[in-house]
Amino acid sequence: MLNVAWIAPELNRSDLLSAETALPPNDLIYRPHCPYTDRVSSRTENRSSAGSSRSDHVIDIVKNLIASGELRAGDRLPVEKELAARWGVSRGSLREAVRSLAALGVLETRQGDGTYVTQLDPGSLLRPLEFWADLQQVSQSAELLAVRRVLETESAGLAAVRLTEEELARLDDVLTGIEEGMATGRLDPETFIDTDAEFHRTIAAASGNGALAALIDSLMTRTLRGRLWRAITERASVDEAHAEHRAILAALRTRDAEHARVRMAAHLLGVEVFAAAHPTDGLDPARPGPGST
Amino acid sequence: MLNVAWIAPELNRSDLLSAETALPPNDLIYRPHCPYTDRVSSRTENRSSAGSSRSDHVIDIVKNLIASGELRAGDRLPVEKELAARWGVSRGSLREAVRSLAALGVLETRQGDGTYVTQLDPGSLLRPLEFWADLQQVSQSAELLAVRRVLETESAGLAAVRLTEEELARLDDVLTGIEEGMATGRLDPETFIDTDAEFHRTIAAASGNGALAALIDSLMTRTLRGRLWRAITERASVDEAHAEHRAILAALRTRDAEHARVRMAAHLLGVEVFAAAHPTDGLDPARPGPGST
DNA sequence: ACTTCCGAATGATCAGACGATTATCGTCGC
DNA sequence: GCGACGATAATCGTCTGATCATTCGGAAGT
Repeated sequence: MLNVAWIAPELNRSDLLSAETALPPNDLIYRPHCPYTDRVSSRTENRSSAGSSRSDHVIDIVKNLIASGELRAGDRLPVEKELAARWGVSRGSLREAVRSLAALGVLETRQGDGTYVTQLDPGSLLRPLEFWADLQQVSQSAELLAVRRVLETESAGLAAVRLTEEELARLDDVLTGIEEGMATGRLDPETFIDTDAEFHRTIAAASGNGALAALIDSLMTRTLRGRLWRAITERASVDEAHAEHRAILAALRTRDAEHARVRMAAHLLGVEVFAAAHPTDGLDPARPGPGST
Repeated sequence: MLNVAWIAPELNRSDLLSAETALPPNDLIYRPHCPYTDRVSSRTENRSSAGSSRSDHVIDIVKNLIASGELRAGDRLPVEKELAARWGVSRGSLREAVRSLAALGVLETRQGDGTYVTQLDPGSLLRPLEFWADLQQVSQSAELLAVRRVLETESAGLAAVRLTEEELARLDDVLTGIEEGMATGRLDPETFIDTDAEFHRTIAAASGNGALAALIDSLMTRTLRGRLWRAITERASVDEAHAEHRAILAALRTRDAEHARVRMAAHLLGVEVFAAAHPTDGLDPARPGPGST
């Protein structure tokens, strides 16, 4: 058979995924009837897993496997049927757990191929944060913007002393692209939003702090940026926002961290103040922005 | 039948959960065979839902229902069978979607009762962030600490001018409790960690920015704090950390925002520098801290 | 009026089957 | 020899039906 044959060629790390992590003994997982009550006791005494459901249990198992290093980024998991039998749950319950972990950015399933652990980088694991940001009501937009301002101010200060010439040139290209769009008269709002995001994202990435950059990225989703479009246009004008961008870039070029911080803070504070002053203004959740999702 | 009877008594908001959100027409959901291909086209043209799977589709539906206000915090969803039929998916696929949304802190299921929308507050929706923070490897602890420092510095500044007398008294009580523990000679590490968290949490909550406070809270999980214990003790001493706490409180008392910011930043920078200098030091993931989870 | 108990409602889990997609590998032609 | 092509197996995705476990509310009893 092939019940254990896969371990060696795939993970070659002994039987790490077997029953070593607070799991029911192997002699339980083959019981055909009434496999419930036995597990309850072990669950109750295990304080680490708050979930009483089988799926939550599996989630805890996988989480612990990753935390303990037995499952590493990019690893491939055994097939669902195997895992279900190994952990004493049905394939349906296992799939619910895998689905949840996929939603959390921990696992990734590929039909016809297998289930893999993601790279576990901030970009993957912070996807749920984008979900949160998108669901934020208008009343909390100002709060979110304040957080963004704090984080991006820091990223600008860090980037000022770390940006390479290539990155500086890239930032210049981005802004030049906007200027060309404005010059032709017809600047697509969506294009501006995307370009604006690219500008901020590049600076954040240059901060050298991956967690900081990922957080900033997550707090700047398309939905959120779409909502801000009106704030930008109504507050003053696209030109003013663009001028602030230019000021930020100029500060970055001089490697003056404090200068860059002030410019970035002022830039984001403008939108923030507007959002705070117009909490119930034209931010129709059903149509968050110009054509964006 | 009871296919639509439930709507009025439960949500009394017309047929909000029916087929209005880019869903297949009702005449499709009753097709017994081959219900696949028809949906693919509508999915392909719908750019908002990137997920090609049925579960991802359901997740998008629920997300849109919440974003559009048709589903509000605390609302009860129809029974699984009803929703599955309404949205043209099997109960299994629906459950996988519900599970994922539960993992994201959006939905909450109660066996024997029903499925409900959570309060959608930052505390609920940022639970996945704690998951992320816990999984962070040691090498990224310094980055996480830097983010914490930035956020908490801001929260300290905001709290300085907003803290009530009661909250100031509470902070004092917290620190006094630590002093008593130190005086008796035996200060439980776990107690110190919890008390330290309480101190920072109280300040964050007093910032007036719920999103900021929730983020700070999420970045300060028990696992993470456990890992920091050694950094705190080895860097200097618990007494030094406590003295810094006292300095922060003193600054808050004077309502001097800048003073408070500096004190808070210095406090967190100490731990941060230590973590950065000792990236592979004694942070056994299998035993993250002194008895903590 | 209060408590107790039972049944309906609902989510949780299991089992088996089949469809859809991808990777793999052998074969064929050049 | 080597690359393109097609068959095959492996794997995830989905559906169906059933049973178990839990909760809630009303009926019955006191």
